[in-house]
Amino acid sequence: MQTEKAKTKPADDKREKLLEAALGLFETRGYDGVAVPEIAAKAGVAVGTVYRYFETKDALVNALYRSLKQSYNTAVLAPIEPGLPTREIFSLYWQRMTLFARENPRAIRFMDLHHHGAYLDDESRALSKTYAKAAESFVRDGRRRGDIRDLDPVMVVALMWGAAAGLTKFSASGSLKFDAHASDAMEDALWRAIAND
Amino acid sequence: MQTEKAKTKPADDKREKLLEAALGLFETRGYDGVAVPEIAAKAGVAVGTVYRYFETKDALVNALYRSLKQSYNTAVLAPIEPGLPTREIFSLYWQRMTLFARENPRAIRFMDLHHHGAYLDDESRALSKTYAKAAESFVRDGRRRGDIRDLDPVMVVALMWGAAAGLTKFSASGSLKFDAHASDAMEDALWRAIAND
Amino acid sequence: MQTEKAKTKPADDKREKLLEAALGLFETRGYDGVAVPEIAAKAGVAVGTVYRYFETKDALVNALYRSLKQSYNTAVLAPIEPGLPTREIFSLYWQRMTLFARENPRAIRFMDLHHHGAYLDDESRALSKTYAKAAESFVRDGRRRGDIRDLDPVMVVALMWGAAAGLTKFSASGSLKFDAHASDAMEDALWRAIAND
Amino acid sequence: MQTEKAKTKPADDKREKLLEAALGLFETRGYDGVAVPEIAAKAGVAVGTVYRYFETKDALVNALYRSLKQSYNTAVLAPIEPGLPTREIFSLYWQRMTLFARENPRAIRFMDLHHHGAYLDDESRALSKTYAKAAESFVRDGRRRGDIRDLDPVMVVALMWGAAAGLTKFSASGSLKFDAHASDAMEDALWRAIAND
DNA sequence: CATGAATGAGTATTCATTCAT
DNA sequence: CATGAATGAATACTCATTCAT
Repeated sequence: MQTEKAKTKPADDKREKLLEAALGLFETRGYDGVAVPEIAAKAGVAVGTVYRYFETKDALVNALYRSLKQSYNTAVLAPIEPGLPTREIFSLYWQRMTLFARENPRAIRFMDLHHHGAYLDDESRALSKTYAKAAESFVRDGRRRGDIRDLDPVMVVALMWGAAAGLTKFSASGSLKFDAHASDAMEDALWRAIAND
Repeated sequence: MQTEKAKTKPADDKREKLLEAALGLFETRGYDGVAVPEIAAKAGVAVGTVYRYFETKDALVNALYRSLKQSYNTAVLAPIEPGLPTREIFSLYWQRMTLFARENPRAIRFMDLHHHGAYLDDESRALSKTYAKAAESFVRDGRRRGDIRDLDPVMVVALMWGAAAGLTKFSASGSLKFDAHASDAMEDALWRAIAND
Repeated sequence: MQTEKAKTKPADDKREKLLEAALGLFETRGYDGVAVPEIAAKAGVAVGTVYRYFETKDALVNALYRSLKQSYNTAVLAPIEPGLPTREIFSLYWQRMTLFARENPRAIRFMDLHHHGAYLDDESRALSKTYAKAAESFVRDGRRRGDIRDLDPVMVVALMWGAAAGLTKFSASGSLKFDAHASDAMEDALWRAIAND
Repeated sequence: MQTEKAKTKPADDKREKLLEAALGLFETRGYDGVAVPEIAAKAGVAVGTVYRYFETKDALVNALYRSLKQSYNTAVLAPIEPGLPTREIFSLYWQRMTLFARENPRAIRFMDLHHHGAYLDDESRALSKTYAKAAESFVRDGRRRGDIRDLDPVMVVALMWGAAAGLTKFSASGSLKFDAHASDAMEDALWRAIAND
């Protein structure tokens, strides 16, 4: 078994390297601003090799988008112990979001930049909705319990994602240190924004 | 009155039409996603004409960015009656931001998308800083008076811009109605997030 | 009458200025290397004005070529006192050529560069032949009289034009001073090259 | 032997074909008169392929210029047996020049046309100087030995190059047959032009 | 007559994609 | 499987020419 795992095909290795290289480039310059040969070069493979792993440039962005969004969803939407008070659920979600954001700032920026790209296919879009649905349902539950004020769930999502993305972006430009302390301070502020009383 | 209207140079008219067309295209697809001939077609002029008004495609985005950022700065940073309480100043700023955002949603999305573009020149970047400086100084004043909690000014800016941009984006995708009511509700939430007590 | 002449239309003045500007530009960069707006700018007129005086860019080069070639032919092929010895006729021709070349180096370079241009029309080409014919007939006469050796007339033309053009070009690049002394020295050398004995 | 031939890379073959096609086009129409797609078509490759072998159109002309000038220099400036009389050295140089010119008339016309192009880089220009230096040093030596008259070396170069270029040009237009006989006749004429006595 | 804004075909160059090795 | 040379459509930009003022 161990041996099996060690055998991880070198092919997959290249796929990973390509996605990694693509992330680094797409994140700052966007889909149209990056040339396929450039991705190949950064990944250390030949141009033709890109097309062994991805049918088109479109397929590559979509694969990347899906991969990142899936990681994000998995990290943030992991099951939560039932019966937890709303405040704690909120904290859990926020801490998961910011932990992911601090560990994968490029992923956050990539997703924020490509959210509305015309090249995203239905499957990629579906993953965005999964997240939105979960977030909205948390808000609705909190409201039902009287812990969260009478706010449009979408507005709360906009606020939370905007805050996380904002912290990531400003941290990248050096005007802010996005550490645990900043995350906690923002959590406090956000909770005040939405909490009842 | 008639004479006044006749004085509007047709030349300026085309420049305006080009900027308008460029905004509509750049806003959704980004700088590299839009071809110059497309802008010309949308503006109803020939390709060559674009280059009569803007030296390069770069110059065109920068002109657009500057124009929008300037309008935004003018609208939001208009002088404020001295002696106003922090809560009222905050309200004024937020209402100006959201009024502008609701009247110029494409401008907001364009600015949010192109904030970090490599094609922005120094003058364009300078306008961004003007706004950031003003926002941070408001937060610092509020803190000094004890009205705003001990938060990093940059974090407050990230929160407010993120909220406004988020509302604009979600409104575009139809999941939210960005009207005066939504604006007021968000103002309330944001003030709770940063206010002392 | 004097007054009539003084009335030389300002229109002709512009035509002259355009030809002059065109010469300065075509001479170094060739037909395709020069843009019409550039010629207009150098002549101090609007682009559209160029087309009042010349139907096309082609027509402009041809007019220029003809004008220069005609001046050259007029200067060099002026009637020669009958009965002059071959050596003196040769001297006369050579001195006329080099005087023209020294006074109009740009004209020489322009003609040398554009001799074979595809844009030259039949009339322009005809002027070249006029010159070649005259030159060849001089050589034939000299040979008949026994003053010039048994050389192909075309070869003599090639030699003389090559020498004059070469002096003009090298003078332009600064490696040579093309003055009366250089002209005389070259005359001596050329005569030795072709003279009998 | 067969194996030797098989070793010729097809890549070099295309580079050679491009240079060959470029020579045929530039020679008559000049740098600005030829479009890159035309070169590609004549070489039998796609437009994009041109840029695999040459970074820009500029780089292509320079490569061509260098290649031709180098061939010319190699052919003409090959080492000469020491102790040879000036007359024989002169003959050797002239015969090398005309042999090259008769075998590569397009190269001669190309070099004559592009000598002063603004697109030539320093390395290309350097090759021109190499030739000029060698030619001038031959003249100076001849003068020192008393075999060549007191002439400016540059003037001699102008005369010889002008003669060779003239023969090539007139031969192209059909008014002259540039064969060994013509070459010999011109050699005789040129030697008379510069020899002492 | 003179102007210069407007045009769109044409230019050099890039880049997603294919395919023979 | 991997390669990178080859392709040609597409891009940013230029320029000869026209025409309303």
